[in-house]
Order: sequence, then structure tokens, then C-alpha cells
Amino acid sequence: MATPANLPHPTRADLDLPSVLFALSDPERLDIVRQLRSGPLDMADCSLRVPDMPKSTKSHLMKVLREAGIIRNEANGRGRRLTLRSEDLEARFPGLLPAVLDAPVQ
Amino acid sequence: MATPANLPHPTRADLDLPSVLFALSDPERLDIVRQLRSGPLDMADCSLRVPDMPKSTKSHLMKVLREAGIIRNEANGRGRRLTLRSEDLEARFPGLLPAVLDAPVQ
DNA sequence: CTGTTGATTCGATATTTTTCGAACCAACCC
DNA sequence: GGGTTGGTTCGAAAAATATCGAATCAACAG
Repeated sequence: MATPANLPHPTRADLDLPSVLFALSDPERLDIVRQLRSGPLDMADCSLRVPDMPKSTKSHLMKVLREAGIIRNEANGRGRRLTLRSEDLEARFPGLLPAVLDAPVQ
Repeated sequence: MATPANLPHPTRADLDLPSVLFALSDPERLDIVRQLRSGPLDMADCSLRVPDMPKSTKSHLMKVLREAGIIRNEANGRGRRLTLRSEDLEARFPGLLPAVLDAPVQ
């Protein structure tokens, strides 16, 4: 129950469409992905819709995104750096991420 | 508990991205959508991965797709005609459906 | 009219996902 | 060393989904 220096990430070839779509199908998770569009973000800096979300819940959201291969989650000082895996997603599912990110927010 | 002549469908403007992504995030449902790509199909004719799926389960899959606005489900003689709502999806979420349908199957 | 076929709905159960506190750890500061 | 901060993991409970039999109906065939 630690804070492992590095978490497992699927390789590009392992990306699975249903898992990716599922991870993106939650508004809260989708919102995180939208924030990462303009570049990596420290986990502490990414704002959630739910104001006082417990950290275990927040961590779980990130886990779903990471395990689907949508974000990379790396240790960075005391915290965590989140990066959108745009290139991997584009290589495996061309056009998918842009279509999702360009979709109307409401 | 009948077979109503017409089922409710969301309007184009009501299409909701998380709901669409969720509906597409199941392999069985995704497979149905792929089959509808080349044109409408009678429900009885669309083949399922699970060979002897109970009809109530099959009906539920169609309900999720219909309520997300991905397919249209209309009475057609004794059965049901399924149509992919490509134009509505393209109008609301440009590029999304093509990206999903062009993604590698495995 | 009777029987068959194709399909929806309800209700109950099973399974999956989400939520969240507690325990834990590593980095940083004093 | 001791305290604080940011974050993962476990485990249990809650909520959402999926599964499927039974009841029901409409269209069609004879």
C-alpha cells in the first residue's frame, strides 16, 4: 500500500478499444483528459468537478485511465505527473482522441 | 411487456458523449454497430458472438444502443429493423463514429 | 381461430464498478 | 528525527449494469 515509483502501463500494442472507450465514458475522467490536452499536469494541479473528492477516489479515476493506456502516471518529486498518451492513441486508433476532445462539452 | 410499435429515441441534439462512449465500450455492442455499418439489418439477422444468447439479453443490448442514440430500432413486419444513426452521430460528434469503426478489430 | 415466430418488458439475481476510510510510504521541510 | 503533503493500495459497502426466465404482444401462416 505504498506509493510505488512506477506503476504499470500497457504498451501501445496492448491498447484495447473497449477499455479506452469505457475509460472515456465517465464525465469526471473525460474532464481530466481534457485538462491534459494542453500538456502534462501535476496530479495535485488537476481540478475535479467534485470539490472535495477523497484522494482514494481520485486515485482510482487515474488508475482506470492509466490501465486503459490513456494517461501516463509517473513519480515527480513528492507528487505525480500525468501525461496524455496522445501519440500512442493516435497510432493505434487514428482520429479517435481528437474526435472525443473536439466533441461539444455539453 | 409488449412489442411496442415504436420505441423512444433521443433527438440528435440530445446525444450525450459519455453515453455514446459507454454504449460503444462493450465488445458485443460494438460488434452489432460494425454489422450495421454497411446498412440496416433485421434484428433477427444480426449475428451475436455469444451463440445462444437469450432474447431478453439481446434486447437489452439493443436498448442501450438505442437509448444512447447510436441505432434506430423500428418495427418491420414481425420483427425489427436496426439502422445506424450515422448522420446524427456525425453531425453531433464529427469523426467519432468513423474513428471507432476504422479502429483495428483486435 | 390457433399456433408459431420475433421481440419488448418486468423482476430477481449475479456481476462489475464506484466510493471511501484506513494503512502506508516517499519526498520534502524544520 | 519528527511533522506535513501527495498519492497508492486494500477491503468493505454502495451503486450501477448485466443476465435471464416468465409474461406478454403483434404479425403472420394455416
